[in-house]
Amino acid sequence: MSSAFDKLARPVQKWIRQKGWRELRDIQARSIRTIYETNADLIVAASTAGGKTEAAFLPLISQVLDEPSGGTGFDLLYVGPLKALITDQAMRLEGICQEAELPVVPWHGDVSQSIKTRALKSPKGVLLITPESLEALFIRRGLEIARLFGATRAVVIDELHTVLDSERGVQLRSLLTRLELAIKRPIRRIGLSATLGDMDLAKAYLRPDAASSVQLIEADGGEAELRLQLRGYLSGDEDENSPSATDAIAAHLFKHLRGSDNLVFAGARQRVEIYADRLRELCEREHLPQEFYPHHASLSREHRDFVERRLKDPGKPTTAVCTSTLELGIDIGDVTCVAQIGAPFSVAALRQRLGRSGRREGQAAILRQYAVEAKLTPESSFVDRLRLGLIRSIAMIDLLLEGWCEPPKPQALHLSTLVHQILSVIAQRGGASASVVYNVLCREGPFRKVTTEVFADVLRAIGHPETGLIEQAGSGLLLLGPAGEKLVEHYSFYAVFQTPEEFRLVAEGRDLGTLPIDNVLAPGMLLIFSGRRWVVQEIHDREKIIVVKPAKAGVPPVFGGDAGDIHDKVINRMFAVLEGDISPAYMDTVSLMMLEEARAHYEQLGFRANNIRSIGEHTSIIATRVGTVKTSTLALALRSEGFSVEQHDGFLLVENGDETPDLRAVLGRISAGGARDIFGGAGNLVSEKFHPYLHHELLVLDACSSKVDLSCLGRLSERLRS
DNA sequence: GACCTGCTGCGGCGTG
Repeated sequence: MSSAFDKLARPVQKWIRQKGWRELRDIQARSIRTIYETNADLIVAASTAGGKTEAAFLPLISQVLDEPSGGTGFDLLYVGPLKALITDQAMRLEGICQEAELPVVPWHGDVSQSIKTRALKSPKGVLLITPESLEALFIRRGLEIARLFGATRAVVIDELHTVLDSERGVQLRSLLTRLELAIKRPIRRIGLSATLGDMDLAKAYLRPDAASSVQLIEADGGEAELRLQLRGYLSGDEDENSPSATDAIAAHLFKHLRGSDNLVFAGARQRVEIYADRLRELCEREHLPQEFYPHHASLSREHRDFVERRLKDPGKPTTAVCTSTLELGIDIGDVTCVAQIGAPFSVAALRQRLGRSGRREGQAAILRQYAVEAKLTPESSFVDRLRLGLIRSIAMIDLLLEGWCEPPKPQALHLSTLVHQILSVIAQRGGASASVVYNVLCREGPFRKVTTEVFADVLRAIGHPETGLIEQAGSGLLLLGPAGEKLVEHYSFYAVFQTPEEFRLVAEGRDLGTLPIDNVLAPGMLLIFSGRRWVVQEIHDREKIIVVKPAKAGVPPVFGGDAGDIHDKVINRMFAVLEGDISPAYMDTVSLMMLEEARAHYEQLGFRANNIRSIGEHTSIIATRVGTVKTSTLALALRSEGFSVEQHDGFLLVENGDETPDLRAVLGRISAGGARDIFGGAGNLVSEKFHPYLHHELLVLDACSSKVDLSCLGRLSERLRS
């Protein structure tokens, strides 16, 4: 064994020998040296099952044993985004910690009260917790934070990429800052991740004040060989002799995936249900045992656990047809192939999904991409003619092969999460002055883009008597108002993200899962759910329960959803594909034919020379050549001028009424800085959990920092009209 | 034009 091994504490060495490891992995040896030789923060980047957890914990636990800190509280803190991940990781650490005689404390909503009570009484060892449960500790035990974490040497943040600039990520970074302030010293931060688009930004997220001193330990090369196929399917030309695109894809999946473990990412829960239903039927028709199962967040925990266990079981070939539920690091073992039906929304997600396949030595990762495009008729829209779904799939595969993926967006204000954290700081301290709250959250914490003016404006909004979240005591101290007390008291406060209300689906006394409330259902209606067919029997509005029983036929339910967000670079690459002449070797004859059609229509529409094409007296297409944020900013501006606008990848379909002025003239006015108030009219700016407490101007400010880019409007309009 | 994630304290009851 190496010199790194020699540094470890005896019990840890003993555990490694017991495991029968012949040597430490490279990232583990490097991480051990870095943790022993420096006090630096650290990012460990390696694929799933690359030994990241041990890379962090072998040296950390060794240090706890060899150099007792003397303080009180948990020695090490681990924060993970999923309860299932915490349970997995707690079991992994149990072995090492048993040898080291350190307690391992998993802590999330499903962990029993007795374990928590015991840990609070004598906090030590490794605490594994979700951001929400950590939040709850700050609110319920605000004054005990220093006692609970006084001895903490390091915090390990798992799946770092999932918390980079999400609402939850901002919340977590705020809590970590508040933790350091409570114990009056920094705690070493260690991020674990597989997919990071931009390491410098990731470092800045991990430690904003000292990004350059964050050490990076990346698993070198060793990426599995990638086998890739993109198949095209035409929908809308089915007759008695040819199957629908859905049936053809299901048949292809059935033929190639049966007999091994696979993941099929279908993109939407409704499509998951459709494909799982077709594949189940194929198994039944051939009298073969069932091995295709649906997996998405609306399905019951029981069913999801069953599918996950089957995937792990080497004796039972299993294919899960799923949404992004099976994207994160919960342990389901290695899969043979990853299939993607329809274009994904980000290269990062595609990469993360592909990371599930080809993990065993000498085995290639396999990606099967299915593109479904409409059969063209004389009435077909330009979206179908340009085959935008297929083109996006090609662009994303292209960028994946180059190793690129979307970086986080560091400029967002996150005002909804700021409201949450203001309430949390006040609750933790039982009251705080405005300047203390500002220092904690905006100077030390993650809300650095928030100026004192905006902060004061937020305080005024949530302190307004009609809102009543906070109020000011005579001493100037900020306290929770009546509405604030009520909000913070309820357990639903801890999560910073919004979730819709849902109905529970029950069959024969068993929970099948949930359906969003906007589904219109009535007794007698047929339903496909959880991979089977049902008929609705009763609907209980007050209890939010739908009772169903098995049926012979069914229709997939609608689940709702929101708009996607495609990066500039992806759109840019899509135009390069349309304007290029390369025929990638991984494409089949149908998809290549579609690509040729798309290119021919692109030439015909003349976008190579012109960005605006008139296709009728009242209708034009604009090729914006930029991503969702900039394209939707232009869409908002044009709508405020009276145009009706439809948005697609890098394109706008613009229609004007009789009264509307000339499109080019309007673009000219916008480029000269003459845009109207683009938020004046319609458009719902309330999209996050605490947005309802803010007023219009603050909501506009928040939107402009993340969803809309006003600064691009001038140049974009100028480029488009010339 | 989509997906995912999370949750405390306490009263009441049964059991050893």
